[in-house]
Amino acid sequence: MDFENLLITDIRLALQVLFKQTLDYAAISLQKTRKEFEGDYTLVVFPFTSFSKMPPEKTAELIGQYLLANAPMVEKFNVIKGFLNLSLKQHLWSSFFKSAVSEPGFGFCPVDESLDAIVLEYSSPNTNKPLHLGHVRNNLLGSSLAKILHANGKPVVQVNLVNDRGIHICKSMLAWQTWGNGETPESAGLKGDHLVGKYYVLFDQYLKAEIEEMVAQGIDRESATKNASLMKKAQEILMKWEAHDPDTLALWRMMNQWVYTGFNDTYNRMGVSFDETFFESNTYLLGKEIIEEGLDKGVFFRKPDHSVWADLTSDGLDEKLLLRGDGTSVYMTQDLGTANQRYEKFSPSSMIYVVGNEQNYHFDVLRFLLKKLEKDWWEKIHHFSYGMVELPEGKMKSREGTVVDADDLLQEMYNVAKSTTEDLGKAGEAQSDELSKLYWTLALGALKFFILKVDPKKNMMFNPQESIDFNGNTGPFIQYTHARIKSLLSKATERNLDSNEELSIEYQFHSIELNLLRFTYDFPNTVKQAGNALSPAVIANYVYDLAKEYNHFYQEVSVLREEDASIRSFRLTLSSLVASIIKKSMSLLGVEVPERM
RNA sequence: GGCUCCAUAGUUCAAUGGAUAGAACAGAUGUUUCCUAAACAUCAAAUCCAAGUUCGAUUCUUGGUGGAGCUACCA
Repeated sequence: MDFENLLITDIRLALQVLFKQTLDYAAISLQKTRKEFEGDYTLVVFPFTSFSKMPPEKTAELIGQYLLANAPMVEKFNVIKGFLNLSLKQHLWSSFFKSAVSEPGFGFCPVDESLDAIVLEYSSPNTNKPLHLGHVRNNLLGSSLAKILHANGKPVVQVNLVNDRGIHICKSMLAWQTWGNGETPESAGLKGDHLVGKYYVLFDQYLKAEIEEMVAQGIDRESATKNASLMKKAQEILMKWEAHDPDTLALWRMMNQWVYTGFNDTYNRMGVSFDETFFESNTYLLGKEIIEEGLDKGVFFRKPDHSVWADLTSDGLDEKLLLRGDGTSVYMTQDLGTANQRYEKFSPSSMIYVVGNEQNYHFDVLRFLLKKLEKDWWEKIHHFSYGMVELPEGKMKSREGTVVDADDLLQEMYNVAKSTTEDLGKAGEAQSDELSKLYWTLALGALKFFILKVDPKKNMMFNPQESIDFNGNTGPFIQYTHARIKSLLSKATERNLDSNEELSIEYQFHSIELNLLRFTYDFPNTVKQAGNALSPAVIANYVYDLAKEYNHFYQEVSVLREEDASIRSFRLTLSSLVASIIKKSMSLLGVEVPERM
């Protein structure tokens, strides 16, 4: 049931008859009527005055008259300046309502497994420190995108590429060897990722101290950084690792295992999961063959020191290193390799990388390189570039301890959920495990909604004070609305107020009911729009507006106290539809909604 | 220096080129013998500057100003 398209068809006909003009669908600007005016849809007639040769009001009036006489959907119209406001016949809304209520999958498309999958990479953490707020945005965006794409009928493979090797990990290993005294997560009572992160920070502190000492002795800072003994030792470990030294590998495996256990806790708590996990230790050698291929094709070139480069200056970019003089690969080499591997393994319809906007340049280069190599699938690569998370104090820097740790943040949100609930006296007599589940639901709802409601492309400010707010434009506000509706529905059942009779909607809708109905009508389109724009924020803004409109309705009209059984039944069913849309929308954001709170 | 992105109430966020620029928080005020007041209602408050395109610009173009990111033989 697509009111807009049907209306546009009628409008095109009207323009043909009245003005002998045939316009494209896209040339007709039909929008939802703003709240303060009467009507369902508004036609902007300014563009038509060029051929109507009449003032906008007159043009709108003529079209309105024509539609009233010839378009069966149109009940009435009014004209304000160049805006033609059209009201639909109420039976259209009634029949939409009935079909929406009877369709459990309303708004969602079933996944079409015959389509090629979309490979969605996100999270992709380093294993030298715990997850922080930046990862949280990444993880939440990634898992929400997967759900939104699913709801649009697209098969998705969620992929995590864990960066489990490299100099940064060797730093943690060295520090643990040197100062750890055999400490383990169990003995320290720390999550594994936090323990490893602790040694990473420790390394940095000792390194800084060493460098300062060298500088004090008159060595310049640059060579001090390069020649510091700690740095050298870390590099030695990296070389041993690459030479498959058994002791080094054993240490590496043990510490990485600690980290994975810690990450899994955090992922589970956040409700994030993957279909496939790849490790860079298995993929970091990929890509060298592609470089050879590029050399053969003459699109890359070798410098006298044997390093391999691509010249992208004609594309407005720089020269880019692809292989070092000693033949070892760099980040880009690996990424070419993993992209190729991924393409061959999944033959995907597209490959989406959820990676921060600080890497825009990197992905531009990646696409250009693949294009130059005549890999015709370069166009399938999409960098989902999201903005950075800023704190009131400025940028987060893990080494300077100005990060917001993901686990700490979740715990903090939990504590706020608990104390707020207790302050409001709503804890009641529920079991403690039930309450604990509720607090997690609220804590995660608040955090996820706070982060996902912002346009992903934009940098966002994370103010801890505001993120724990449970009033206004927040997750708990929407969760509360859902709980309220559920309570209403169960009371109706208790008091035998819900009727099993077929819905009959013959009375004139209250304007608030009609507004609410219009919101529910928008749900399927909102899901599509969010899928096309790859934007959870579209869903978040929609569901907030819906919840707000429902609360308005709840305040203004009575449901259970309504005496007319058919009106009461309509309002209950409408409430139930709103609850199910809230639940579905929030599920796209990875947020659960409680039955009571 | 070069390239890219951003700029909207005090603050954090909205607005396919369309009507009087929406919300929330913070501020002021009001609503519970009545379906959950984690709610609702009222008031006050904003498009960085200057040109241009257009019937119409927060939105598009150009130039300023201010902020962020990138510009590694790190990953």
